[in-house]
Amino acid sequence: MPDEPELIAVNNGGNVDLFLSTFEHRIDKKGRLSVPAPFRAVLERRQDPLYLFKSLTEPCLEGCGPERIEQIVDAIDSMDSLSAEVATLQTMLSSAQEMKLDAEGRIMLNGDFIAFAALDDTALYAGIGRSFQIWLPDRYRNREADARARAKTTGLPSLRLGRAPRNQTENGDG
Amino acid sequence: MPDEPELIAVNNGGNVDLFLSTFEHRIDKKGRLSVPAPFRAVLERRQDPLYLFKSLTEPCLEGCGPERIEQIVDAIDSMDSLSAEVATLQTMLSSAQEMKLDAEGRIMLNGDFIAFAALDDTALYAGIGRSFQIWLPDRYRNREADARARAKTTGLPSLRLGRAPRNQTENGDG
DNA sequence: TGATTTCCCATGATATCCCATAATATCCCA
DNA sequence: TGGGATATTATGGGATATCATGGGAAATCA
Repeated sequence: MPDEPELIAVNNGGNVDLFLSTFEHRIDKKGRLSVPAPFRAVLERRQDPLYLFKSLTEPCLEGCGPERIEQIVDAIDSMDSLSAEVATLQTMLSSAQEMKLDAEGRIMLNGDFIAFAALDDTALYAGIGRSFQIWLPDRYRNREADARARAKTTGLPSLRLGRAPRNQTENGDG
Repeated sequence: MPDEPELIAVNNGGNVDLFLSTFEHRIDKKGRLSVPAPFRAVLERRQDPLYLFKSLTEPCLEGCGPERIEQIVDAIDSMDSLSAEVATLQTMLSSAQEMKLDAEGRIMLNGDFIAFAALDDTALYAGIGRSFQIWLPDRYRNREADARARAKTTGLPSLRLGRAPRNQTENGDG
């Protein structure tokens, strides 16, 4: 009833900007690919550049901001430099690349990236929280179908839903 | 009788924040769908944005606030990234989407959401506590009839009502 | 210099904003 | 306790802004 003059501050209090949802975009004949507007918004809001690298475990590209990259670097620093894990992490870094966006919000995929993810003229973005993936659409959909079938039979992963990370109020104590 | 009309909200000591009851609303030809006013009130009171994602186990959409999304993100970070469970959780996230409400309290359902829940021109909201679902009305009513029939034959699930320790999965289902 | 890449502009599709309205719920006051 | 006045809600439509996408021109590179 009041014209609430002070909605301002709270808006995104501790709220996360996450990469969510999926988007299918065309790769034009110049190799350009639009980054989904919601993903761009996350990056711009944090003034973060975008990094892409080849997934270690799947035939797709991974996208993230700098903090993810720094995590990997820190992890390497803290590990035995002769271990196999370090070599693995270094492989991730050596495929990573900072992507520049053009004025329309597009990136240019080099041939290596395109070949690795087996992309042709369409790419599917899949937001998975703090990062996202870029897939050949059909391949992604197969994987999704598998996951859903598995969830129906095997059941859902146990989310430790107790002790939620940031629930103030809630739970009338007691 | 306080003459302060805006203190009222606070008095619910933290437990009326649930999504309850069912509502049927039209999906207009632009794909817009009103969120039931009581559900909006819950979200507004907590200043939470609304997230929708495709259920993992049923042909419906699931609506929730950010805390559930954050739980999934955090769970992924703490798990073995090669596990099948992580893939399942990522599937949830990559179907999740923060819904912006227009000035009239409507969301826009994209084609993927509409197809997944097989919606046509009417959607049924079913509040189930901390989250709600969106169903094709007929399909929901069939399921409800099934559930009631099952309750008669099989008996009720054990409810254990004495102040549960809120650790259980509480229908983590997506 | 030839081949890319980057910049700039155009365009159709579609989401978003803004306003209107009918139906219902809520308030108010006699 | 009614019953009229007022607010809220769900719904629709037109206008406007945003987005994805494409192509030409300028800049860069090898």
